[in-house]
Amino acid sequence: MSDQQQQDIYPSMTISTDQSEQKIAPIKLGERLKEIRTSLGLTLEEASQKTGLARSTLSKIENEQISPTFQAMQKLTSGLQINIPQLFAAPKKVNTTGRRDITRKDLGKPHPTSTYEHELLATQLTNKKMMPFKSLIRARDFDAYADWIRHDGEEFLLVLSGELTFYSEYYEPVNLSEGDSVYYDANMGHMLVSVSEEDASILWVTAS
Amino acid sequence: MSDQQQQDIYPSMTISTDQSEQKIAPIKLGERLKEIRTSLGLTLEEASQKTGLARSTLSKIENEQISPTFQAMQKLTSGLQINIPQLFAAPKKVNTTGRRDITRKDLGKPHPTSTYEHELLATQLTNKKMMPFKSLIRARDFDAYADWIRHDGEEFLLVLSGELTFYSEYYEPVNLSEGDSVYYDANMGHMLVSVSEEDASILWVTAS
DNA sequence: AGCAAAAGTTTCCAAAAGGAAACATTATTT
DNA sequence: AAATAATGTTTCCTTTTGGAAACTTTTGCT
Repeated sequence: MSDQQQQDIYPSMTISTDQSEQKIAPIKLGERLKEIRTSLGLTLEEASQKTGLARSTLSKIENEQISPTFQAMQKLTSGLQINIPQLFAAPKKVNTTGRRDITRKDLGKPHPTSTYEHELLATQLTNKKMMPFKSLIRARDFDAYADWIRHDGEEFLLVLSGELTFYSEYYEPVNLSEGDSVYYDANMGHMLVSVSEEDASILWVTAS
Repeated sequence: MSDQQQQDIYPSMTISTDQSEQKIAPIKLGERLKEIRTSLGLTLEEASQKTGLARSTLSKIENEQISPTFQAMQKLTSGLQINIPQLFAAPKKVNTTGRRDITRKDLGKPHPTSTYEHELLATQLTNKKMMPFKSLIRARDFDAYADWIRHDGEEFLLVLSGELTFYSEYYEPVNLSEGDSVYYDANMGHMLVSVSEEDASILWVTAS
């Protein structure tokens, strides 16, 4: 079924072999590095000591005579306290039956009364590795302060809308806005509070 | 030589600076790369063609036998449409009780020209059960995924914006709008195409 | 200006990366 | 189950990187 149907369904698709030949946007790493070093007021010798790379090597990198290895770049970024954005601003197959579960937006009605409203997604499948939820967190409801939430596994969450504060056991609270995400061990105490005037909406996925 | 060498590629090292001693957490670049490649449904051969790096080289990088040069990494990131900051972001905590990783919206600038832009989320943690990505799929671009993507594990995806068609091996194509989500076995052939005038944005999480 | 010290570049060589092809392993087909 | 295809790894060899030291240029001082 699959092969023939595939042809029928997508007759217009073609493989673009040309894509692999596309030009790489050249990052002038050396130039950038030199700017950073000099603006930090460092000489090559000083930079050498901080990074553990030889003076000569640094010189060659800055003058684009060599392309540093990943190892070298790690020494560079950690030694000079550069964060990467600053520097670059500019298993196989088991053929069983396939499973698929689509959840339409707002298809399942959440409970109306609680602080949290959890909508379990992908309800038709069982024995999944992950459990996806979409939740609504009511604005300024501080009942959530009650106690840490703690359970097995790991959790990923992304803020779909609103403004939240994410509290966790071993860290300072952080504010999360739309588009921000967190990944954490769920056996670390954690808690979410909406801090803005509006309710917040999040997507979260657990795996254990 | 080889066995010992493999151990020594990314040593945990200590560098003395003026202020204090600083511990560098080694990045499992190879592991991360392999996850990305397989998540994209690519073989080494395909990745080789997209990046211009030899199959053997890719294998060695993935198995941490070599430390790629910056040049090689540029080929990697541009060929696979990964953005560099995500790839370089160093894990800060290794093997502690509670782990947490926050990714701010649009932290790293993606490549501007490509059909797909894959932003790896939660880059600071290693050994995660899940791999979260945020991706942009350009409108009406039918070239890139011309064949089924198939890899181990399960996948959950949610449409953040735009209008997509989700093709999968044993089912009829379905249209997905903002807020819709799918959960599926990733070893079932699957493919995403943006069908509206605007680019689409999705969040997806894999687990194996 | 002339000298000395510091900063930066180049040379040479050992060590490591990158590629082609042989080899090994894993999937798929007959 | 054997044969074939594909995917992934290892070997061997060439090219390139990284470091020590020699060399050149710049800076600071008298």
